[in-house]
Amino acid sequence: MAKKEDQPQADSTEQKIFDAAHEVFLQKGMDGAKMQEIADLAGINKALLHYYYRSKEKLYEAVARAIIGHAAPVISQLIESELPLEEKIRHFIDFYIGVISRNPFIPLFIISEINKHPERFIETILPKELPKPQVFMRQVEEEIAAGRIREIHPKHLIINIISMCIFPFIAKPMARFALGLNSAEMKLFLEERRDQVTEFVLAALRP
Amino acid sequence: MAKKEDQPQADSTEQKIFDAAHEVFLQKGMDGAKMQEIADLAGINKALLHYYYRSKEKLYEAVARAIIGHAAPVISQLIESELPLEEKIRHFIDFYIGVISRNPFIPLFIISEINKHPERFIETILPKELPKPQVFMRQVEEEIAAGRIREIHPKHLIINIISMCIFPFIAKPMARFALGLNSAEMKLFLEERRDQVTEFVLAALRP
DNA sequence: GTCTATATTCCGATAGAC
DNA sequence: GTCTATCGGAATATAGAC
Repeated sequence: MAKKEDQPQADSTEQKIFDAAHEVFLQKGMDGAKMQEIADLAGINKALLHYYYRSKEKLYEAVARAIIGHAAPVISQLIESELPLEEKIRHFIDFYIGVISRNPFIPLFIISEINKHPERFIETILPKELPKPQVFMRQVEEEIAAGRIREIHPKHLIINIISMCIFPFIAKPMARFALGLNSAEMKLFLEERRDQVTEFVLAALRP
Repeated sequence: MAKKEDQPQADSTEQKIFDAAHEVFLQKGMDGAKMQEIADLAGINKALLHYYYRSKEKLYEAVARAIIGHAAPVISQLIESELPLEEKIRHFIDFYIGVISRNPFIPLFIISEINKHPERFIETILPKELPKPQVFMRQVEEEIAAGRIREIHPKHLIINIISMCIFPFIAKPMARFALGLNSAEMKLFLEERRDQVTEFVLAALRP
């Protein structure tokens, strides 16, 4: 912890800029974000953005790195923790849906920005450390061998869980269309997801 | 079928423009797409874009309407057809994953463009016709009553299926990160999805 | 460090010749 | 219908005063 994670001093101008940029980039992406809007939101002048961060590109990189750096451990958690399998799954779904319903823009930002600028992400933003799926793999195989769960490929199980947790939140308008729900009904529907996904996954795992 | 769906004559200049715009908008979205790039891809001059479609906005609307108009029936299909439930689910997953693996950009385009410009979509692009989930709802309830499947909310079932079909394809880089796969391994993984999702859903429905 | 003013680049759109 | 040339505005970036 020698360095403070690239993150500037609290309440400083640099911090205000960073926070404003975070909000704007998160919702509009690199192409949709405008330096003027970031400056306005930060309550400072456009020129100051360039004083602290040399260019839009650099500012974007700082924000994107922070967003990814914050999200990556959340994914690794499912895969690396040492809890018993069922407990791990219950805990993960609960925690994960909580995080996403509070920060619905983050997964969509990551997905669509990587798609639009793959080079940038691969070269400068993505973390070099990958999660280590070995623990989870072994756990699933043990449970299968013991006859406590149905046979299943662990990797598909991981992706199934993550899909059902994230997708409805990022595709809210699409889901509303598919289900014919109004705004209030959709809100309710999303609140039911914790229990429904947990039930669904555990049911699919029964031997 | 009085009108030809707004679609111009095959091989005409207008068609070449439309196709090029389709490709560029699909991958880069409204903000990321540039008229110059579309013109280059179509092999014509920038001015011609404005001759046929008065503005970038209008060109975008034509493309977005076509993309959505093509996608909406695909979703409705799961919900409205009259096949027996299990067969319907098997068929849908198979068909749906096929469509998405051939057109991986479409769901992401729809999701992220709606998020960035909700007004535009709600007012001018989204179809007024919603799918009618009644058939599917009744079917699920009948199967539950007959004891042939476990109790489940039909709406969550629909969304679970759609989530597991779409998400891995649009979040490919994220999934690669989570699973620690290289490009070839990821390709293989996605090919396994058809069977894996079908198995998973049917397992979750066992009484 | 912060501001105003200005330079520079890019991009959507139009004018006008052919 | 198609092109070249150009306009006009917007957005990023810099210069320079305070």
